[in-house]
Amino acid sequence: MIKPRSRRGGGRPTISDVARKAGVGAITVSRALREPERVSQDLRRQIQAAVDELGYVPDPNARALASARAEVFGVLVPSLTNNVFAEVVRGIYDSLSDSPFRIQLGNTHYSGLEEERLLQVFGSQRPAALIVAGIDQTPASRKLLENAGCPVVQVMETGPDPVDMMVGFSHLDGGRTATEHLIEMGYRRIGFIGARMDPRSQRRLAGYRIAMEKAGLFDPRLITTTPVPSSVSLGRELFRDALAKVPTLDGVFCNNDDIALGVLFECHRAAIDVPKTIGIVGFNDLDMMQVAFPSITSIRTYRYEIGRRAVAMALAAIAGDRPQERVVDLGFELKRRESTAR
Amino acid sequence: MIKPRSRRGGGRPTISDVARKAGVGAITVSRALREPERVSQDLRRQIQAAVDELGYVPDPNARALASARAEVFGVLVPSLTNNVFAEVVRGIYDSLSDSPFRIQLGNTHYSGLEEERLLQVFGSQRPAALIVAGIDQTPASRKLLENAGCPVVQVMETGPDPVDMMVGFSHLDGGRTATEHLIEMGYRRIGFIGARMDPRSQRRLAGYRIAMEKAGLFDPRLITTTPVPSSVSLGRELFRDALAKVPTLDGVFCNNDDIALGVLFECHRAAIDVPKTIGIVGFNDLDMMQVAFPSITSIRTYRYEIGRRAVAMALAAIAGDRPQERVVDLGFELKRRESTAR
DNA sequence: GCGCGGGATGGTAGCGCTACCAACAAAGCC
DNA sequence: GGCTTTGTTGGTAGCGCTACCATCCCGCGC
Repeated sequence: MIKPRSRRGGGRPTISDVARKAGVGAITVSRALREPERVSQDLRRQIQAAVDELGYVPDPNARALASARAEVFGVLVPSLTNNVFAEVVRGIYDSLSDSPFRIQLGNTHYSGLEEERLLQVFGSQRPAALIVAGIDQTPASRKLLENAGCPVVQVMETGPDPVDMMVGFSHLDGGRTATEHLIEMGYRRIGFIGARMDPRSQRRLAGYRIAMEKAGLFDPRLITTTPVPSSVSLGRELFRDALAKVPTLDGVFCNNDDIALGVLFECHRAAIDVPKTIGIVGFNDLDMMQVAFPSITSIRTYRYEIGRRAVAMALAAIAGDRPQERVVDLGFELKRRESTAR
Repeated sequence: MIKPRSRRGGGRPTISDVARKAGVGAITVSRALREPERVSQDLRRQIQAAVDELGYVPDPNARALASARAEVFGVLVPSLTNNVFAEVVRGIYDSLSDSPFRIQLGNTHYSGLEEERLLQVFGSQRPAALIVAGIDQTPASRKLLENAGCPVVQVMETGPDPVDMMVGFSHLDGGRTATEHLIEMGYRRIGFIGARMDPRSQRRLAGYRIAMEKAGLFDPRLITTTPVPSSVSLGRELFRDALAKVPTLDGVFCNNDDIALGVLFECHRAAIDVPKTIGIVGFNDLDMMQVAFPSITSIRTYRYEIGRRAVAMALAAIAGDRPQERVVDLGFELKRRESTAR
C-alpha cells in the first residue's frame, strides 16, 4: 500500500529525507532552516550535516503553498531595454541578492491593460511585495494593488496619493528646472522634443510649459512630440522636424538623453554650433552625457538608488515597521555642461 | 471538526469553490482550464461562468507542487543594464507574453559562483526550461544544467559542446571580420580596445589577433584591455591610454559600441580626424551607431532574435519535438559606415 | 516534593492543486 | 443482445512543506 517514495518528484530529497537522516522530526528541520535560533545547537549541526550530505534544497512551491506566502517580489516596469528602468531593476536585484526573496519581473510595454493582466498573475502567487513603475495605474490595477495583501511600492515618481509607498522624484520639477536653466543661459526659442510621451514625459513637458509661460516665451509650435518609442535616431529626426517648423530655434529640452544625443549628432552633421547656435539639455544623465563632445547638460536622476530604496522600504514593511514617511522624494540634480555654456 | 474554509489562504476562491458553484467535480474544473478539449461544451461553459463570477485565478504554487513542474522559464544573464542582454531578455519576454509561462530572471554579475547559486535556486522550482547566457559554465553549473530535467538553451554564442541547445553566433568570427575590414580599408596600426573582457570579449580579441597575425600586423602593444565594466567614459579613457602607448595608432576595433562611442567623442575632443587619421569599428551595432557623426562601422548582432529563437526552441522541446539542429548560428553582419570610409 | 512556567521537539492536518485510476454512459462491433 | 471501445466525469491520494497545537523535559520557587 505504502509507496516507497515520491513517484512524481523526480527523486530529489525532501524535508523528511533530511529529518530521517538527522534523526529528528520534519518540522524541526523546517525550523532549523527558517528560524535557527529556535533549535538547539546540537540538532542544528546534525541537520545541517544531513542537508549538506543530501544536497537538500527546499521546494519554494511547497513552501509557498503551506505558508500562504511566496518569497517573491513582483516587479513591474514598462520597458526592459530602456536604460532608466534597467537601472532601477538592477538596484532591486542588488538589494535582494542576499535575501531569500526571488524576483518576478514583468514588462508592461507601457500598457495599462498589460499591467492589469500581470498584476493578476503576480497577485495569484501571494508575493511578499510588489514594486510597480509609475503612479498612473488604471482603477482596476489600483484595486488589485490595494487588495494584494502585501507592501506595495510605486517607483520613479512621487505623487499625492500612494497606494502604499512611493519612491521617486518630480518629473514636472525636473522639466521646469531644465527649461529654466536654458532660459537663464540666454536661450529664447527653446523647443521641447519628446518621444514615447508616457505620463512621466508628459509631466516633464508640463514643467517645460510652466517655465516657458512664466518667462513669456511659450509657443506651442516649439513642441515636437511623438508616441513612437525613444531612440537616438528618432532624436535626430525629431530635431530636424522641429528645426523645419521653427528655423529660429535656439535651444532644446529633450525628453531624455537618447533624444539629446540624436540632436547633438544632427548638429554636428549640419554644422550647427553647440552651444552657441543651439543649446541642448537632456534628461536622466546617462554616463555618455559627460563624455559627449560637447558634453551635454542633463538632469541627473537616481534610478539605481530608487530601486534600492524601494526594496528597503518593502523589506521594512514586511518586517513589521513600515517607514513613517511613505513617500520618499529622491530629487534630481541639474548637471551644467558645455552644451548650454554659451 | 470541519473548518468552513481555508483559515490561512486569505479567502481567495479555490478550485473547489468553482467546482461547487458549477456543480461539477474539482478535477473537471482543473481539466476545463488546462485541456478544454477534453471537457464537454456544456460543462466548459458552466465552469467558465463560475470562474468569471468568483474571479478565480489558479494558484501557481499549488499547481507546481501537484504536477511537479512549474510553468516558469529560468533566465540567467550576466548583466541587466547592458543593452545587449536587455535585448535578448526582451525577445524572451515578448515570445512568452501570450503563453502561460512566467519568467524568473537572474543576474549573475559575470560571476560563475553566482551562476551556480542561482542555478541551484532556479532548479529547486523545477522550471519548464532554462535559458542561460554564455557557454563557459563552471563544471558544477554544467552538472546542474544537465540534471535540471528540462530543456536548456545556451544563448549569445555557439560552441562545440551544448548542454542541450544553443543559439548565438561566433564572437571570434565577428572580431576577425571587424579587424579584416579595417585592414582592408588600409589601416595598419590597428588597436584592440576592450573593457570587461568576459569570455565573449576574449573571443573577439582572439579573432582580432588571428586577423592581425595573418596580415603580419600583430603587435601586443596594440591591445588595451581592462576588467572594469564597459562604459562610454571608459572607452574614452582607454583610447587615450592606447594612444599614449602607441602614438602611431591609426585604427581601433572596440570590444563594443559604448567603447567605440567613447573613442569617437575623444577624437572629436582632440580634433583627430575620423576616418582619415583613425578608423573606428564597434560591436553589436546599437541604434546610435548609424546616427553618430561620423556614423560608426559596427558588427550587427541579432540579440532580440536570439531571445526569440531560444524560446521557440525551448517551447518545441517542451512540446516533445526537439529541433534536430541543436546549435543555431544566427550570424552577424558587418555594417560599413563613415568611421572606416577612408 | 510538588506544581508550574518556558523552551525544545514532534504529530497532525491541511495548503490548493493534479496524477492516477475507476466508473459509467454512449456508441460501435460481431 | 452481449461484448468491447471510446469519451466523459469523478474520487482518492498524494505533491513537500508549514501552522497549530500537544507533549516532554528541565529547572525553578515555595
